[in-house]
Amino acid sequence: MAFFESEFWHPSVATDIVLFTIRNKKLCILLVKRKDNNRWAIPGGFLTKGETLKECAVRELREETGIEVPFLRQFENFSNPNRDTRKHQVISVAFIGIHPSGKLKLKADTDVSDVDWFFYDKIPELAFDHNEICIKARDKLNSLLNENAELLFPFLDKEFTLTELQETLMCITTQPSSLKEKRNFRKWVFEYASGKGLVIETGNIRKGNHRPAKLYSKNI
Amino acid sequence: MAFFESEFWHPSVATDIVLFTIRNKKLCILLVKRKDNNRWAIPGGFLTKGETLKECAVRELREETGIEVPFLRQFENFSNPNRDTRKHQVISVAFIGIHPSGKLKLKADTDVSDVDWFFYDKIPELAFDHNEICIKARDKLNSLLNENAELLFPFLDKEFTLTELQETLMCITTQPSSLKEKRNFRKWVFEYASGKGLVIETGNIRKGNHRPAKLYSKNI
DNA sequence: GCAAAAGTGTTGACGCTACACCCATGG
DNA sequence: CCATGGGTGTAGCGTCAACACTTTTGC
Repeated sequence: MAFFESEFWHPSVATDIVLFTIRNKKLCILLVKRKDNNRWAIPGGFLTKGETLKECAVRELREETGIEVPFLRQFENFSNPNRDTRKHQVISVAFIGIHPSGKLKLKADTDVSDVDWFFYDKIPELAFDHNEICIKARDKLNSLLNENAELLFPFLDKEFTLTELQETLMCITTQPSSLKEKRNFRKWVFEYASGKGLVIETGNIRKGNHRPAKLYSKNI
Repeated sequence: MAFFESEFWHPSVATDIVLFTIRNKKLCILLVKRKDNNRWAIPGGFLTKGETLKECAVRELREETGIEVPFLRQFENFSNPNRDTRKHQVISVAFIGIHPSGKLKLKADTDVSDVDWFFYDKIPELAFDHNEICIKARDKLNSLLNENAELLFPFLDKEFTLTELQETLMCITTQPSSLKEKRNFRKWVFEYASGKGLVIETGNIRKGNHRPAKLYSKNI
């Protein structure tokens, strides 16, 4: 094994990803069970030579969970010198990820023994400062959605009804908003999202026990 | 000199600070002239053992420029493997800083030969990817201000008139806004900022060539 | 008295909230 | 034919952008 040496001290740099989805109309996040300390944690790992932080996050997600994710964005750095209980100081670059629905085969790998979705309000005690990271990520998700409702779309599958789109919003947002009202929500979709070309009618319909609903898709 | 060695490769981690102020009613940023490559750059430097990223930024600003800054916030990481032309990969954590007015004694130190304020629209070609960092910081400053106008206050001295407060806003914001109108701006101050207790009348006045203006201060 | 900056009152247009209402389907 | 979820029309209220206006000072 090669050893790296340097005239200067360097911290370690890791990415950690808080990956959100909606299951059973509730907000969920993805956790992995680490083999090194046998605790649940958010997926992530160390930066390797020559990659960007985002590439690192994408790679770690794929390795640890087998997931390709349509939305991934840095939101905060965690640099408290005592945040990692192991010897070396670790700077963690935290990402928010969004995945459409929980239907996917989760595969554990060499570093993790288990992978699963957890309801956000049933998160167990996690390794390191990962509980804090989750709380900050959830706050950030809420405020991002408030600034820009386009963030809804990564949560959704290819085709969806307007009711599903609205239910997704209501799972995530915590503030009161007139968009929680059906009429206003639909006006918003047509004036704002459709006007910007974000959502288009596919022509298909979803049949249920009652009047069928038109299906829409995010445009590209 | 001690050498550090590790089983794993580590990147270097640095903080870089885009420090804004207003001079002559124009937005300015602080630049330092680096001794190592004789080029202008934004202040910053490497993380040292046991400090947080913010502590690092505060320390670097003090060392390179002698400035204590009332507002300092991380806004983005720059991790392109080729961003630093020197051999080692450097992750840069970029900060936005805000300083009230440009009146301060700037002192150069061992790493930098010169320090000065530059009008934002007269920034020269900078070292590394620092021009890109400045552009991103300026965008971010604008959007932060749009979300939360409290960001105006770090630009101001202890006492200021409402006209000065408004001029500061107009130096920074690029979008059209009804707050550019005097009447609406003052309503905003009294209903929003004063209601939140952010700004209070000091009782003092500033004399000029015309009707004197009441002075206000940010509340703590 | 006049120029210039400080500071105030008010209205009309617009957007959004809230509510009531029709429509299509399965059982 | 009725229960249920899909889908639409619109009144009225509140907000605020925009403009006109008064006040206070120096010269």
